[in-house]
Amino acid sequence: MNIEEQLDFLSARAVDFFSRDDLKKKLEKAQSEGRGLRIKYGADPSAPDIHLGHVVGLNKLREFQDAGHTVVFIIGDFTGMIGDPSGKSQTRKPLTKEQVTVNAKSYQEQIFKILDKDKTEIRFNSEWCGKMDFSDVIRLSAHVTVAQMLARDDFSKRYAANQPISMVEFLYPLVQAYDSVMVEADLELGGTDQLFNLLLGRELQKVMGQPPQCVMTLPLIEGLDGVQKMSKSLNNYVGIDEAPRDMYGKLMSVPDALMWKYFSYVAQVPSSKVEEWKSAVESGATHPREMKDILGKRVVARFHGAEAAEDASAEFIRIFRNKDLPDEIPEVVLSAEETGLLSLMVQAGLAKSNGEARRLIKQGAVKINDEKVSDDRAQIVPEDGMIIRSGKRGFAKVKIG
RNA sequence: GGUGGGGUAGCGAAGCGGUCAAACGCAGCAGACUGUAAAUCUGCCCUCUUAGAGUUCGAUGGUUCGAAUCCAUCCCCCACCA
Repeated sequence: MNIEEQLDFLSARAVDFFSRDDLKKKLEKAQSEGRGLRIKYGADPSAPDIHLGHVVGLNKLREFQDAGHTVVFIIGDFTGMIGDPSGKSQTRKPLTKEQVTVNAKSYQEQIFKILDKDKTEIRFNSEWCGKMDFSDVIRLSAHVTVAQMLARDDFSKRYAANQPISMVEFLYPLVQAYDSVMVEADLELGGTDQLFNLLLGRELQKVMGQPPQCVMTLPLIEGLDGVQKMSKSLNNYVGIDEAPRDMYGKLMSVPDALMWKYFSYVAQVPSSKVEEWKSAVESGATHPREMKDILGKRVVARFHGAEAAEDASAEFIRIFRNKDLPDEIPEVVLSAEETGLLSLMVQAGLAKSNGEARRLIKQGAVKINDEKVSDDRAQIVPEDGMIIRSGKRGFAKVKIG
């Protein structure tokens, strides 16, 4: 690839990109020196389950690697151990050193499903942050004004609405910006919500005598609900470690309108192809379900292989279209004594409480051996091989033991 | 330091002495409809094997036949003015 081609390739799908000229100069310089650029990406150590939302960024990082550059993957362990003391954010509980170590390890295992290990440098920001004393921090903070901070969209909105903003929240972007200085980043990649922080890194590098990093953002993709961004705490995510069938099933429940985004950002289908498929669906030539099946299979195949993908698709049809039983049903070991149906369901893990079990029964969601049960006071004698079904997704097979 | 406003079920938010297990919205779950969904409609949504009962409304005491609602003390949160 020549430099122009590389620029096109690297900036594909980006939302913000500052700037093409800057990056071009950096690429030219690096090329003449026979080295790659340093691409920074910061990760929060509190969420070790990598999901498709992260994949959007990881895909782009991989593209940089394929073009010969180095990814500097920073795990924000220093800030992670402090957390967000305001307690506003559930995802920012302070972590212990042990937790951070465990999370970091699982992070590495997962990201290398996408990234090239040989072109990745993993760094922990405690490496430099841990050495700073308070005077260093004060000096650092002197580089940024309150007005600059208030330029960040969510800060200005909250300030205007008389919502609290803690000092910690002011300090964290600064820490992130300082990370850029310490690793001498040439470009930092992040979600669109990171734009301010990424730009701050640029400012700080300038102030501290470094060539400022380029900045690139990618969209935050909405999760399964189709509205909120994918995150573990909202439970609308698809984890890359999930079993093939779960992964496929979740992808099938993505709202139709959203699947194009997934094709583009998760499955890395070229935009011309996505447009083509999209118009085929809009004209009625292709059924949306078919497209979503392709999406599901592609994503599953990437993490689990083609065979698992076909299997997941077939299983899905069996359960939801044909309403058959899945070919593997979780077993519950019970004694053969007569028991109330309610507690039976709780024991089988099909309901969290008797109340919930009762509700399910009253609503006609419960079947035993394919026969609907409507009496919540039913007494059941468990038998080997008995199938208890609750709603569309709940299955249990009784095993006497 | 001062002033004002708050803490109610997973979240948001009503309630301000009995009719409160607590309106309403969101989320969640189930049924119908589908393409699996979305949208829509219906039902459920603290716990307890039904009618019924038992624990809830920041905490602890108190006043009352009766408290989420009144009083006292305490804890926590927020904004504003300094």
